[in-house]
Order: sequence, then structure tokens, then C-alpha cells
Amino acid sequence: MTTSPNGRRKPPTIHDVAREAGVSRGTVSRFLNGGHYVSPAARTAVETAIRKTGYVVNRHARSLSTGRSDSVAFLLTEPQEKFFEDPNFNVLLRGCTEHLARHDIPLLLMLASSKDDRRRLTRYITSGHVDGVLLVSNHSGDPVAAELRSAGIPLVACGKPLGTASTYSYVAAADRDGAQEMVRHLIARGRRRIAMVTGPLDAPGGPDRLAGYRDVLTEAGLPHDPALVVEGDYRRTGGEDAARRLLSQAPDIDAVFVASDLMALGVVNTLQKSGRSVPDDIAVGGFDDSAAATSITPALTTMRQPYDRISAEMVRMLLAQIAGEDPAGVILPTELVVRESA
Amino acid sequence: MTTSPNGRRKPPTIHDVAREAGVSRGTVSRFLNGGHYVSPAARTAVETAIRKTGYVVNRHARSLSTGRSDSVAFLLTEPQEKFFEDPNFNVLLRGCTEHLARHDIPLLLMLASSKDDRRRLTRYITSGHVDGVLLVSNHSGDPVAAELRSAGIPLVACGKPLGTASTYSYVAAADRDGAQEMVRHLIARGRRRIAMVTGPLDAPGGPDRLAGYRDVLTEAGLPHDPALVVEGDYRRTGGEDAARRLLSQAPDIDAVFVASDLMALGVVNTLQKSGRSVPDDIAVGGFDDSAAATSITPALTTMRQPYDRISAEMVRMLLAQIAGEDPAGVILPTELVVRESA
DNA sequence: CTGAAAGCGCTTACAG
DNA sequence: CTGAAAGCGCTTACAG
Repeated sequence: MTTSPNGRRKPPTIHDVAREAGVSRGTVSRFLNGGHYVSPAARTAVETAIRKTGYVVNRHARSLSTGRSDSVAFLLTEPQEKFFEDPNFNVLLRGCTEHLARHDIPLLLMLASSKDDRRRLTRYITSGHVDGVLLVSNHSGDPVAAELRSAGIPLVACGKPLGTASTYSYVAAADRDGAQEMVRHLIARGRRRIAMVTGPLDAPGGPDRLAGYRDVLTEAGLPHDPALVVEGDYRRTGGEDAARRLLSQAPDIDAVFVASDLMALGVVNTLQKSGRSVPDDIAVGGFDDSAAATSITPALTTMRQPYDRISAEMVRMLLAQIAGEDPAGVILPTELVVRESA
Repeated sequence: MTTSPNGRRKPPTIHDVAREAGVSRGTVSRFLNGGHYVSPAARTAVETAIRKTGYVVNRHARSLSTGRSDSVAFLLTEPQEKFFEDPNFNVLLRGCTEHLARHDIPLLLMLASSKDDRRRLTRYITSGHVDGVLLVSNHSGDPVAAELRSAGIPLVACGKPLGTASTYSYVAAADRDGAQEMVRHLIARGRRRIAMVTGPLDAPGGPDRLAGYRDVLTEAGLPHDPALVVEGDYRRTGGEDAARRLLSQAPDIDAVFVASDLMALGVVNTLQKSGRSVPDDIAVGGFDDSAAATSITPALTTMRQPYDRISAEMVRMLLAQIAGEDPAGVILPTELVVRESA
């Protein structure tokens, strides 16, 4: 390490290591890239030299040479920006960061709020600055996803894309099965007049959870009353609005299945303010098992989404795709977590 | 754009632009880097050529050449990992990402959970992979911060470092002033037996908020009863524990100032479960004005931390430092937000 | 104001 | 198994 005029140390290069080890730079590079065609003696010498010099590869140089960037983007597109206020987001972002770190791959966080952002980021990504994209976007037919795919960028989305022609990979929870299980649980608790607050129906998860709810009503021989279903927006305030509407158009409900914990918080709050007791008067079941679930009284009974596994799978699939594998979809099971609200 | 064997498009290079514009690559580069010493004619030709070719600079090549990476790290170190579950974290992370995006600088998210992580990331950073670091670490004398600084890496921390010898920049809220204002508010509401749940006292903000509380007790001629002060950990469950202890060692309190909203949620919950009404029996004041503040009933009266400004300042200061400016500290004012809990 | 050329630190056929 | 050398796409003194 020499010191440059500005006081910052100049890191050792592959050249320093080669000199130290008494081999050529090519040999050092080969050692760095898997160690094929490197003799034991050379390997030892290089290992020692690396330790001695404190050498760390210059990724810019490597990237320039290989054409790979060895980094990936975590992209949040506009319609899902509110997800940022959702505790699930943290779990997902954190999981992805950690799993990537194990492969020594940095994560670039990208937020596409405006159309301008979208254009800028699409350009950035398609210019080869990242090897692939972890996409959080609930928008059906997100233009970004389409553009990225058509540019050949490896991509894994969180949530099952709506529409048929999804040409990209995704990882999702078993939304329909999970919804079924929750509604069955509500019925097992003796509830018969079960309402539902759905997520946006044009976003992944939305229609499937609603379908699961309907499946079980039919299965149990319960009537399908349109007054029982209200569309929400995955926000707490949306839950409050939904509960108010439900209370006015179907005041006799004895349970509500809410498609997200955050909305469920709003629902419980509004219900309690209106004088209803949860779960005695009205049972409430959520979806997610986010940190929010245990933040209220009564603690929320909910369907656990395996966000830890979801992030692990997203990373695994993205790396596989970067390595040349074809896109695929993965569905992970949810799990009923019974607490106090239902 | 030509198409390579693997089907991915090969992006145009500066060479393509130069050919298209009928100038040398040097001229294109000069145009790209500020446009100095470029004639109007050349400028126009280059602009047209860039548009026509869809050219985007290859940052790896640029970085290799300049020695700058044009990216920064957002680093969360171990003691503060729990911050990840704090809604404030999102606001901060998001703000930093957005402000950096305006300068076209990507943010690399880094989590240092273990000692291994710390070593790996320190190496990564000091090897010139990023130009600077936005640090979220509440640990006094964080070894990472010290190492980074001694390696000459530009660094801006969130929160005022404890200890005297802080050689790095920071942005913090006016913790002591804010605490004072909240306690004065409690007193103005007629409260006299005011308890406090502090943050960790070995972390930024902790001691200052406690000091502010004490300032006002003295100022109001109120006694300093050790039974009134309990140390928390910035988590919701920590708030619950603290409230339980308070209730047993000082059952006659009529107000609690809690050093964070998340802890305040736990405090309110425990208070209510014990049969106390908030704010009638016991008023509760929080700190942060995070999303959590309005998630409970009664809505939390709290001190607003200007996280939007904090992130803006952090980015501004980091870029200034990268450009050669000396480190500095910035303190931003807080603001009382009166809701229902006090 | 502009071009030719060196150099940034790697990887990777190519010859041996 | 190994070395010499070309090449990745930029920037930046240097000459003009």
C-alpha cells in the first residue's frame, strides 16, 4: 500500500500480489476465479501474498473486463411504494440483502416513484449496471417489468404476476390456500356472517385471497353476499375506511377476514371505536403475520407469509437466472397463527 | 447496438458516439464531464449522437479510470439492527435513496450483523468500492466508524456520536431541546409526577433526552426521583417492560415521557392493560412522530424528528465531504405534535 | 477547442 | 500449469 497525494491509501493491485508471490498476474487472476489450472505451490504463494498485501479485488476493473457487474438491484416501483410503510417490506429487504451478502453481491436499492424515475432506472439497469433485478411491484403488467424482460435482464418478482403472459420469475405465498385456511378457522370458531376486506384486486394476491374466501363460503354452504366484500388498499387507513363501510352495509357481521395485517389494524381500531368487541362481537383475521400483528390488543390472528423464505428464494432464483437458468415461479405455503383476535 | 451471441444487447460505447458525431472519443468524454472545452458545434453533434445511439456511460469503465465509484453505502451496524423494525428507518432509508438518486448516485445497502460482516464490509468499503458511507449506528465509539474514518472514507452518521473525539460528520435532532419541550408540555397539562423511559444511555440521543427531562424537572422545581426513570431499548417490548417496572416502583405517576414512539406503544399498551386510562390517569408523550404514533388509540402526542430533513442533510454533507469539505455536525430542530395521549 | 495516446486493474484466450 | 498480451470503456494530461 502506497499513499497517494490526497492522503487516501492506494489499495494493492493484482500486480502487487503477483510480484509478492513471484508469479504472473494471470496466475493470480486464475486463483481468484476458482483456482483452476493453478499448481499447489503457486496457490500457496498467492494465498500468502494476498494476506500479506491485504489485496481486495477491484470490482470495477473486473466488471469492465467480464461484462458482469456482480451486483443486483432491489427495485420498488410506484404502485407499491406504500409497501415502504409496511413492516413486511423491511423483512423482505433485509432478507434479500443478507442472502446476497453471502454471495458477496451488493444490493442497490432503487425507488421508482415517478415516470421519470422509471425511465432513468430502466436505462440504468438495461445499461448493464446490474446483473439482475429483484422486483417489488404489485402492478399488474408493470411496464418496468416488461421492459426489463424484453431487454433480457434477469428478473424475479415478489408476488405472482396477474395476467397470463408472465415471462418472468416470481416467488409468492400460497394466497388462495392461505385465505381458505383462515376462513375455515373463522367458521370453526362458530362465525357465519363473515366479511372480507380484500387487497387491491388489480394487484398480485388480491384476487387469489378473495377467491380463497369465496371457496370456503361455498364449501360451507354460506351465501355470497356482495355487501360483505370491500376492497382495500393494504394501508391502515384503508382498513379503517373498509370497516366503516362494512359496519354500515352489513352491521350484523360476526367476523372479518382482512387481506393484510396493516389493514386489519385499521379494521380492529374502527370496530372498537364503534363499540364492538374483538373478537367477542366480531372476530378479525389478518394476513402476513407482520410485526404489526402483535402491536395491538387483541393480538392478531393471522396467516403467516414466509417472508424469510421468500427473500431467500428470490435471491436463489435470481442468481440461477443470471447463471443462465430459465425463469420459473415458486409458491410457498402460509401458516395459520392463532392469537387473540379470532 | 449490436447483439452478442447470448442474446443480450451490447450497449453502445463512447466510441460509437464519437464515430456517429464525427469527433474523437476525448471530445465526447469532455462533453460528458461538464462540457468544458467543447465547441458549440461539437456539443450539438455529440448530443444528437448520444440520443441516436442511446448511449449510457459505462460506470465501471469510468470508475476504473477516475478512481471514484460514484456510489455510496448505507450502512447499518449491529447494535442498531433493531432499528430495522422501526418505521423511522424506512423514512430515513427512503429519503437517502431519493436524495442520492437526484445526483444519480446509487445506494448500496449494507447490514453488519456479525463481527464477520463488519470485517467483510469494512474491507469492501475501504477498498474503494464506494465513495462514502451513510452510517446508522447508535453504538458509542463504533469500531466500524473509527476504522472507516482512519482509512479516510467520507462518513456521515445519523445521530450525534457520544464521546468527545468524534472526527466524523453527523446529523442529529435537537434531542435535549425536544425532550425539554415535551416535558414542559406535560407540566402545562397539569402533570407533576412525570416518569421517563429513556433510550439506551450508551447510544446517541439517550443521554440528551434524559438531560432534557431533568432540565425541566429542575426548572419546574419538581423533585428528581430515581424511581421515575427507567432505561429502555427503543423496542416496543422494551416499552412494555419499562411500564411494568414503573407501575410497580412508582404507581402514583401521572405522566410518562417515552424516548421513542415504538416504546411508547408498549407503554400505552401495558398501562391500559393495568387498568389505567391514557391520558386521563396517565399522560404519555413519545418521541419521533413515526408512523407508529397514529397507529394506536389514543393517538400519540410526540416530538417530531425531521427525518426527511435529516436524510437530505446526510446526503448533502456526505457529497460535500467526498468533494473535499471537512466534517461537521448538524443539529435539526424537533417539533411538538399534540394528539390525544398527552 | 481538439485529437492521439497512455493508463486505470482486471480477465481470458492463446501459446507454450 | 503458466506467462505475455490484448482488450474491456472510460478519463485526462499532453501537444497542438
